[in-house]
Amino acid sequence: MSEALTDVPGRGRRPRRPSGDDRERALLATAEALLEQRPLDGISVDDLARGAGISRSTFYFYFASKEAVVLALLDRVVAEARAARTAALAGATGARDAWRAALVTVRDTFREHRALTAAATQLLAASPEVRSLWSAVMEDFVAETAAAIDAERARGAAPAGPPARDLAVALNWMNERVIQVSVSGAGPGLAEEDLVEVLLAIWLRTIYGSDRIDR
Amino acid sequence: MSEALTDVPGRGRRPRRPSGDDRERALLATAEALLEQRPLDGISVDDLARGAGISRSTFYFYFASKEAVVLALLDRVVAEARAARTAALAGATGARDAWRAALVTVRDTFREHRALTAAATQLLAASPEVRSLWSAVMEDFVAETAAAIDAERARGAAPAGPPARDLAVALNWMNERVIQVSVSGAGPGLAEEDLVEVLLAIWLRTIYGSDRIDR
DNA sequence: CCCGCGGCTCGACGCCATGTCGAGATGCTC
DNA sequence: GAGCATCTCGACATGGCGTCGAGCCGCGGG
Repeated sequence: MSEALTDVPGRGRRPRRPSGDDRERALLATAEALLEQRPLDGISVDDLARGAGISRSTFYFYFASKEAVVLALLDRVVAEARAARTAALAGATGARDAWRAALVTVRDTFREHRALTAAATQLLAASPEVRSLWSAVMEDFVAETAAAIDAERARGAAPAGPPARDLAVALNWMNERVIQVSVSGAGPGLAEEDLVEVLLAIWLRTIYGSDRIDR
Repeated sequence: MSEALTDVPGRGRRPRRPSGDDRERALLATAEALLEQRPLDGISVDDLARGAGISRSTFYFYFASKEAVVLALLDRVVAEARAARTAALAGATGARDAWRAALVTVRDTFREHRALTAAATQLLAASPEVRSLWSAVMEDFVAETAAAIDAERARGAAPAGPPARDLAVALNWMNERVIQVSVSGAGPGLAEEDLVEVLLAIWLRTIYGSDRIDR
């Protein structure tokens, strides 16, 4: 772990100076690795620079701040997540399948990047850029969910109830929070293997059930 | 707003030196006021000290750090919230009433202290103390909710389903997150006046409904 | 070949925030 | 009015951040 994650082969000859892209990648990798160990405030620009084998001031040639590094990382993960979701939804047959598939991809994203998503959650309050990126993703999920609920209602599979968008907002934030907490252990959570079942049950009951309490 | 929130009457005579308790209160008040304007990282110990009319070093006589101030604030709010919840639940007649009452008190707490709760959310990742306080509260709510669900199931009012505790975990985190986001505007949220209705609908459907999709 | 230029690197500097220390002031109690 | 606990402050040490200007490296053109 110590000799800086850079070291380009250089085909035979002595080590060449790594390219700018290599450096950038090394910084991103270092950041994600360090985030596994401590929260962002515990990581200095110097830590990142050293991890990538460059000096602190050189760091600023690549990124404006450590928050910017996290944002870049987040961009990547968001792109991945969108792609995975689209693929999963395309592969699903029927509504019920689709709900579960979406849930699984969200869980997997948070699981594979727990450190990063935790950092993002923390930066939500402090960084406008992170906030707007996160909001955009959330907005997409919400809109998509709301449309799906409306479709189910239109074809008579789901009963009427609160505005579909309102349900979608609540359900999607629930996913985000519950999964985040559960994979990071920052409070009472669910076992990772139960996440999908439990959340799915809530989604289905919310979407396909009505609030009558009889009996 | 400028002349430091301290100024004890001193009964006629010239201003006496404010007591330690006054100072502490002034610091807490200053902190909550400043948090309305910017996140915690944007507030320096000096800001807090000046707001309370003392020097920066004197601040450290009262608190070990600005995080400690937030923690103290949080302690107060948590105590209030617990009390309000207990009172509300005592006043509720019947289960349905109780669910709504609990929801209302949570919403009100977040609404009256949006700045503070936002700061707490951010510190969740960074401060073990905040994390453990928050977890403790959450754990209480979850345990209480789970017990109530089990009671409803026992008396035949609610059908079987996923473990009550799992549902309780998810529902309570949903509340926290959705309310937080909605009152702070940090992403797609619900209108404040719809919060209770929408969340309640989800709770009721989750607790009293089953996941069968027929029709 | 070597020259120049754009991409890259660094050390040094100034700034700001944090937290600590020791030297006092203040006011209550006996 | 002496003594003590409470409280206050300025000075200092430390450490992170972001900037700047002086250069180094390697490639492509003359």
